Order: sequence, then C-alpha cells, then structure tokens
Amino acid sequence: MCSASRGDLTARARIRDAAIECFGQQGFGVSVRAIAKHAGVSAGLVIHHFGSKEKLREACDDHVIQLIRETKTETLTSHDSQTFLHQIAEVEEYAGILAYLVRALQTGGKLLQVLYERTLTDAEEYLAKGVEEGVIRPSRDPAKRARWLAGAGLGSILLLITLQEREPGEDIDFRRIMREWSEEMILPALETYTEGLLTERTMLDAYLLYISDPPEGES
Amino acid sequence: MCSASRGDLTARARIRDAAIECFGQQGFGVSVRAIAKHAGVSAGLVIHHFGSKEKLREACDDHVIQLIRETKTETLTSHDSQTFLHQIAEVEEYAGILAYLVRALQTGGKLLQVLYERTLTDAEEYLAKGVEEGVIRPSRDPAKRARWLAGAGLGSILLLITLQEREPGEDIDFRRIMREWSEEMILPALETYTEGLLTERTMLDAYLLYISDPPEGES
DNA sequence: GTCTATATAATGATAGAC
DNA sequence: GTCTATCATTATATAGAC
Repeated sequence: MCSASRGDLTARARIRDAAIECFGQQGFGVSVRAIAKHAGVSAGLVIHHFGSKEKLREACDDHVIQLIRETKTETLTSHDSQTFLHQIAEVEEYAGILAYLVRALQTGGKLLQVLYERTLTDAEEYLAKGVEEGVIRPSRDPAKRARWLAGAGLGSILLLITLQEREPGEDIDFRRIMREWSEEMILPALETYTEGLLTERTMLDAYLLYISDPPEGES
Repeated sequence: MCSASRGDLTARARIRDAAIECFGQQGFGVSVRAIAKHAGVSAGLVIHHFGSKEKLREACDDHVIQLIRETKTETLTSHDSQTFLHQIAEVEEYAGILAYLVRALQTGGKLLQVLYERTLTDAEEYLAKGVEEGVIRPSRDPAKRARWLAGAGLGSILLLITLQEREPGEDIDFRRIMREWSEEMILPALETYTEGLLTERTMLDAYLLYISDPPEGES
C-alpha cells in the first residue's frame, strides 16, 4: 500500500516511527531520550542516525509528506469534498501519523503547506467535475472559490481538533471528532449550498458592479 | 478604552506585557531570562512576581481574555460576519497582542475556547438579526448553522495565518493577511451565499427525508 | 551499528543581600 | 521590590569502547 510497509524495519526507520508517535502524542518538546526509549535504542544512536533532533523532525515531516503524496484521494461523490484528513482518519493504522500530522499543522511549516495544496487540488478537481456534470453551479472565479472552500474545510476541521484538546498529552479520538463534525455540518452545509444564505442579490450585484467598474486605479 | 491603559506601569504589568510580546514573537519555548531581559528586569523578579513560567503564561492568557471580553463587537453590517480577529487586527496598538493570540490559538487551551465562543456568539447574533430583518434565510437549525459558519470563519483565517509563517520567529503582517483574505473571499462567499453551490435540491431533500424518518434507532 | 559515559550548555526556580 | 549568585535538573550532542 505505502512505502512504510516494505521491509522497513531498519533501526533508522524504527526510530523515525517512534519519533512520529512521540512527537504526535507529546508535542515537539519531547526529548530525544524519550524517543530513543520508545524505539528501544539509546539516545546516542538516534543522533548517530539523524545528526540532530531537528533533522529527525525533518525526516518525520518528509515521511508523512511522502505518505500524503502517495495516498490517492477517494472518488469524491458525497455531499461535500471529502478532505484527505477525513480519509486518513478512517484508517486505524494511521492513528499515530494523524496525531503527528495535526501537531505539525498547528505549528505551520512545510507539512501544512503540502497538505493545504493537496486539499486545494482536491477541491478544484471536485468542483470542476461537479460543474462539468451540471450538479454544481459554475463560478465567476473558480480558483478563488476553490481556495475559499478548501480553506474553510481544512481550517474548520483543524480548529475543531485543536478545540477538543483540553490538556496537553491527552489522547484525542480524531475519528470520533471528524465523524461528529461531519454530522454537525451536513445540514447547514446542504441547506446553504442548495438554497443560499441571503434572500436578496443586492449585495452580490453591487459587488459585481463595483469590480467591473473599479472606482480607483486597479489593474 | 481598555484596562491595559490605566496607570498600569507597575513592574508586574511591564513583565506581563513583555511576556506577551516574547511569547507572541518566539513561541512559548522562549526562556524566562529572555522575557526578563525584554522587560528590563532580572529573571528572578519574573518568578518572584508570577511564581513560575506557567503561571506567567496564565496571567498573559487572562489579560488577553479580559481584552477580548471588554472589546465590543462593531455593528455587523458588512457582507460577512466580521470576526473579532479582524477587528483587533486593525488596531496598530494591538499588534503584539494579536501575535500572542494567534500563537495561543494554535496550541489550543482556554484562550482558543474563549475566542471561539465569542465568534460563535457574534455569528448567532448576526444571523438572527439578519433573519429577523429578512435579509438572511431562516435555517432549519440556526444553532448548527451558526456553529458551522463560525468554525469556518475562524478556522480559515487561522489556517491562513499559520500558512503564512514560513520560518519561526518571522514577523507576520496580520493586517495585510486579513485584508487580502477578505478581498479573496468576498466574491466566492457572496456568490455562494446568494446563488448557492448546488444546482439541484435532491441531496438536501434526501437528507431531510433521511433525518425525518430515521432508519435506525435515534432519538 | 550500537552501546555507555560524559561534555557542555541552557533552563526554571531558589536564597539571601540590599 | 529588585538584584546577584547559585542550585538542580534537563537537554542535545560527542567520544570512544565493543
């Protein structure tokens, strides 16, 4: 399925996997000693293989990024563009990776960048396909709409997860959170996406007029 | 305007303000010594006043929470429910507080809880007022819709800010980010909120039927 | 490759002078 | 109230044996 399964039992890989678990559960402040203990090796060996704690962190990032890139997005058929995050949350095996992922997302950096781009690409495809099939309305600016929806989708699930974490180190049931959130949002989302939110089109028309006839210098 | 201005120049307050700046710019890993240096006092005095680094952190949280509670939400007239975050971002004086706020939001905890509740309350009020005035469509479940919109609003702006932070310690222009985001989202938001996203109401009707006639045991 | 032992630096917090 | 000096702990990273 993914490269993490191929005879990947070298000490280096074991340490990396242990690091992903420790970082995910306890945050990036966790000590090299704790990671080494969890991997069943000495602290020295960890540094021997990765050079430094920071490089170990980078190796973890790269490993998860590779996983994101290798995992195909399931066919998007449901009411809302299924996030990659939802997909991975359903796989028991990836529980540790998901925890790491969430923590990495909260601190920003390359991983967040990659996941956002992935989410954006998925949203663009989903929307384009829907428009082509006639089930989704065309947009005056499809790229902007995709960015808006992707940002709201990834952002709100990320916010929700962060919101659930009462105390540091607490185990979070990502699957439960995402399932509950999906049920929570389906009614308002369907409602709004079907019927809209505003009763009048005055604001939209005013804005369209505004941008078609810019008041002051603009390209 | 707010309590932070009343003869608040005691050393304790100076240390607290310095801590907010340091935490905001460099994260919560910043040392007590660095905070003390920034406040122009000794490290011992910091502990003397607050007991521990953690309690200092709590004092910072409480101070920002008080600010959130004291700041009134401006009348919500624009196209979209203006987030409290947007409002504070426009005040030059609060630049340091905003940085702290964002970092606190990313790590979760009490402050995030408070700000989310605030955003939710604002959204509920805004929507209720709009429905009453007839400019916003009534919802089958107003509370759920408010939660959905508040989560998407706060979540996406938080995601966007986190996304902008290339390297740790980098100075972020929150105002620029929020202004650009507002301009980015106004077209897709108005478009979707006015015309909807889906061309057919089959999915909504199917879901409404589904929940009105639950297939298996449900309250 | 893997270990133990250790160097070195930084941290949060304390004690006591002023 | 504020300082300096110091403690005790912990961290990352290194050196060298096996």
